[in-house]
Amino acid sequence: MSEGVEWAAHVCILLHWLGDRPVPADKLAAAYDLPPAYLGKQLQALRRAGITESAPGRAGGVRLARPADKVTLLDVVVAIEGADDAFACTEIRQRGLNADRPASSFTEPCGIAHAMRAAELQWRRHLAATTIAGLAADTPTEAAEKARAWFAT
Amino acid sequence: MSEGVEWAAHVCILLHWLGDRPVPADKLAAAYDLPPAYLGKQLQALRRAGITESAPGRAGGVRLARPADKVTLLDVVVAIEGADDAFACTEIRQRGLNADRPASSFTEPCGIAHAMRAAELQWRRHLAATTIAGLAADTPTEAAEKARAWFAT
DNA sequence: GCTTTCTTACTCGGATACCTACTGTCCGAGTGGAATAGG
DNA sequence: CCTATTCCACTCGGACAGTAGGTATCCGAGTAAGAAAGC
Repeated sequence: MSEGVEWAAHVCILLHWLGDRPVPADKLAAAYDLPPAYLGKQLQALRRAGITESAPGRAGGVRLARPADKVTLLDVVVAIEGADDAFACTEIRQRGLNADRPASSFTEPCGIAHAMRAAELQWRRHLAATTIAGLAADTPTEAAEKARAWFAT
Repeated sequence: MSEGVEWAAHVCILLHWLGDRPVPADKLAAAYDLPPAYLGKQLQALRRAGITESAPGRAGGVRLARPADKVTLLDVVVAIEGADDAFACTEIRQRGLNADRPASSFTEPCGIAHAMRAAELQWRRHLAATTIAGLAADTPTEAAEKARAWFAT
């Protein structure tokens, strides 16, 4: 999984702590010592997914587009990684010794693809049950205070 | 996830159907129309993981190293992809605005890493509950018959 | 007939090439708040 | 004092380069079964 997921998740928690005022992307990058231009790319992905919204112009920046308890870890992962399953069945069972059978006779998904999909659904279910607000609540309040103070400067 | 996982899983089911006699890797590749040299690499990974064993020499080939009901999908995935978690926490929370805090003060894993790990455990648990024997049993018996006939030639 | 040698069909592992996706940088275009200049 | 202009800080998106890992191929070394040759 790409590093952008970790970045995006931390950024969402931070934006939740900082409230409604838009935060400049460059300052966000400085807060975690990340390459500003590349973090910008991940922020664009969050924006396209509707997780954040951004204000252009002088006092512009990024903020959460909806309350943090309505943003799940799954939302963030999907925004960065895409919605595709990790496992992609390429139907090799239809090739080689079964190349003579018509493709229409393979109506059921193969057991492997089925099991992989079921496992990924479990994974997604767990991520969907974890909200940014929940993660923020499980973090010591000093961290939030410190972040607010740091961004005020 | 790499394509090798699908190949390896299908191969394991096939080896289970074919019984104890070692099967040449090249014939295995032909059965699914896969590049023989590259499938060889995946077979080496299965062997290193102890899932299969191989016999060198003229009548050599590959076979399962243990009964198919003792081989799980998780075993196969780990053999091909490695045991590392998909999500790797790089502790960016310790950088930037928190660079002044000593690393020793971050004793608890961050909530994001914790949630990701829990989700992956769910995924692994599901894959560990799926055996090659179970997958083979859920496949129509004609497929096994056809495979045995094809390999007999 | 028995032993030895040879051939053949395999596996194993390293070296190599290619290509895609992730990582990272740079630049120009657009936008809006704030400062400034002109009336 | 009020309006219009300029400036600046910021976002957005495309173009580009570097790198790691997945995909794929080839070759030489080793091994064992079976055929062939020699005694």
